[in-house]
Amino acid sequence: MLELADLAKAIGHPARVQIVRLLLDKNTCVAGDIFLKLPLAQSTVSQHLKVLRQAGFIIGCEDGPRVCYCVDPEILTRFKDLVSGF
Amino acid sequence: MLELADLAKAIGHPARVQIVRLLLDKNTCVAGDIFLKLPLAQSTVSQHLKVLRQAGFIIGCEDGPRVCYCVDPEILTRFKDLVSGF
DNA sequence: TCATTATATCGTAAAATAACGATGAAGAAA
DNA sequence: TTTCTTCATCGTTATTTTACGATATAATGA
Repeated sequence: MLELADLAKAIGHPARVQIVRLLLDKNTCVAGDIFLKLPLAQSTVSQHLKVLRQAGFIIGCEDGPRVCYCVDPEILTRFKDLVSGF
Repeated sequence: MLELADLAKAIGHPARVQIVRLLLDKNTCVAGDIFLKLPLAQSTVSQHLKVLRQAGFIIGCEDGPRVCYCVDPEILTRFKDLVSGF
């Protein structure tokens, strides 16, 4: 299925795996904390967040000047289902 | 984990998803049959096979002038485990 | 209001990926 | 031996990805 390829592609980078793990561990996370955890420039991490957002894996909620990210459980489940049925 | 990113990346292309599906359906498949099934040039498909081989997803056994491909069940299981524990 | 903070986006450069046709290598068949 | 088949690899081009610093935007705080 085409959807599986898209989701897998979004996860197919170490930085993005790390971001999703971080969000799953902490349940939710302000973007700034993600920037601090990764050994990459802020703009680069922001770009990775965009990829994950566009794939639907994560959702960003504005919280004043900050952005709170969390994993979308539906998409994650969808991804798991697609892979387990692979 | 880095391993998850690598495996997901290998799966992260529609042609490669299609190849693995084909191999899982037919259990095993001569490269020529894969070439016929995909709407891509032979060299392009061969390239995708290489990506899947290098990631460990598929194994190619020489059978005279032909190459028989099949999915490596261990790697597939590993991938599924990594994703389900994600 | 003005400065600060937090994040996204822009512009850019380097590297990787995807696609193709052409060529090469190795076995099978004539 | 010569030719044919099968597949991989090469060389190339176009596109995408990754990474960075710089800049823009928007909300907060002084």
